[in-house]
Amino acid sequence: MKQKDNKTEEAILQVARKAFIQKGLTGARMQDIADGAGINKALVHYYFESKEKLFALIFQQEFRKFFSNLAAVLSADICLFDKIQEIVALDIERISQFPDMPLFVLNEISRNPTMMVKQFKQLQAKNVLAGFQQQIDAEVKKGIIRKISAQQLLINIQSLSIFPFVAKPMIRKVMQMTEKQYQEMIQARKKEVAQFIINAIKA
Amino acid sequence: MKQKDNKTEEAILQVARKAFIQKGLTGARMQDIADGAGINKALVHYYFESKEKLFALIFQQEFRKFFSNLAAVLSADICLFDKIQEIVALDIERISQFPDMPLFVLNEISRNPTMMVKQFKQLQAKNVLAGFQQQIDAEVKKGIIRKISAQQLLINIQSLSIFPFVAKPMIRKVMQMTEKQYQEMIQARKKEVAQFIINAIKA
DNA sequence: ATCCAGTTTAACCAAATGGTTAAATTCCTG
DNA sequence: CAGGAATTTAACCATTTGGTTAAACTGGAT
Repeated sequence: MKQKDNKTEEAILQVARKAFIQKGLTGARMQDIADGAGINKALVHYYFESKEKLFALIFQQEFRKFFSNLAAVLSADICLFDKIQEIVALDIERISQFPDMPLFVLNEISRNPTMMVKQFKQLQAKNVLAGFQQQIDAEVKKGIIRKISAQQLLINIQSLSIFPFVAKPMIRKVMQMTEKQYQEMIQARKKEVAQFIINAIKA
Repeated sequence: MKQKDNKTEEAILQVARKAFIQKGLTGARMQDIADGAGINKALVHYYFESKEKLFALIFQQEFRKFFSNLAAVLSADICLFDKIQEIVALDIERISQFPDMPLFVLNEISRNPTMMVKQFKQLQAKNVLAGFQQQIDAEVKKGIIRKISAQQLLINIQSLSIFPFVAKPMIRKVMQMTEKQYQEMIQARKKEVAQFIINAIKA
């Protein structure tokens, strides 16, 4: 048989990813994806059956990026302040590589919350969160930090890390930033955000 | 002539708002909007010409909510800590009334950044930001707060206020929250977020 | 009652869209 | 080289979609 070169399949995925992220499920066009990949539209269906299937695949991939390594760091056996620094650095660096991923994922989850269900079974977030809360409580007891719930702290960390990417066009316009200035602002956050959070909770 | 009752026009706007916010420009269907408003599809065009015009109108309305009163508070003659508390309270309360607005606005701006340009001419954000920076610098000089740029502080405030709404379905799933628990979490943030920020910058 | 502008509808339409089919091409295997 | 499975294409198809048109309706003013 003919060698199954992933080249075509890979090209489709690459173009489709860009299309779906930029225009959403309904906005993206199968014809454009085919054209972008330099192939026939029927070939897209040959490889991925339907628009929904192709979309689901890409969503799955992006979704995994969203949580990659987060659980590991949260469960790591390091002190709270280091943990915060780790999470922030991980988040910002990861998202810097896929700047459009968060808005895409959040948007599609909001449109269709059930899509997430399958992806999420393995993540058993409940234990991770409970462990994180334990660590926080211990630090509170030692008088090192103020009282705070693991939920709120985690939301704060993720908000400060992720939101600047989600709101990039808004921020650039409101603050009249060039692309370069925006990138510098993000770089600065890599250092500042963790310290901001630590200051906020330090007793 | 027949009395021009805004009833029909208003009904269309209401249904269209929900449709566009939920499904986006390409996902929403004119037929569904007409059906939802209990009228003929041609009547939607009679009142609003085209899908794009109708969408632009709704985007405009939502966009204004996004920034309502923010500039006023930022320019107000009150101390920095009070200002932070004001902004957070204003943000969270306003968005609580329109929980889907931020994701919608951010999403559509990301898809089509130019749409924002017209809306934004009047906002002259540059002056407001400069004034805010002055106030910060003054407080830094007095040794009350740590050094921070107005940009970063403002982004932090908005991140902590807005992101929990943008990520609502994600948060609810990851943290296994009921709707009620989510609402309680948001209520708690009304009080906690401002204090979190103030702690973070206090010298 | 008539007129008439504003309102509403049913019936259409052209274009776009996701998807299908059957034939052609490619290239490995025997 | 012949056979055949995997790959690729051009031509179609049914449906959906945004939009249009011409006719009908409504209700106040003359």
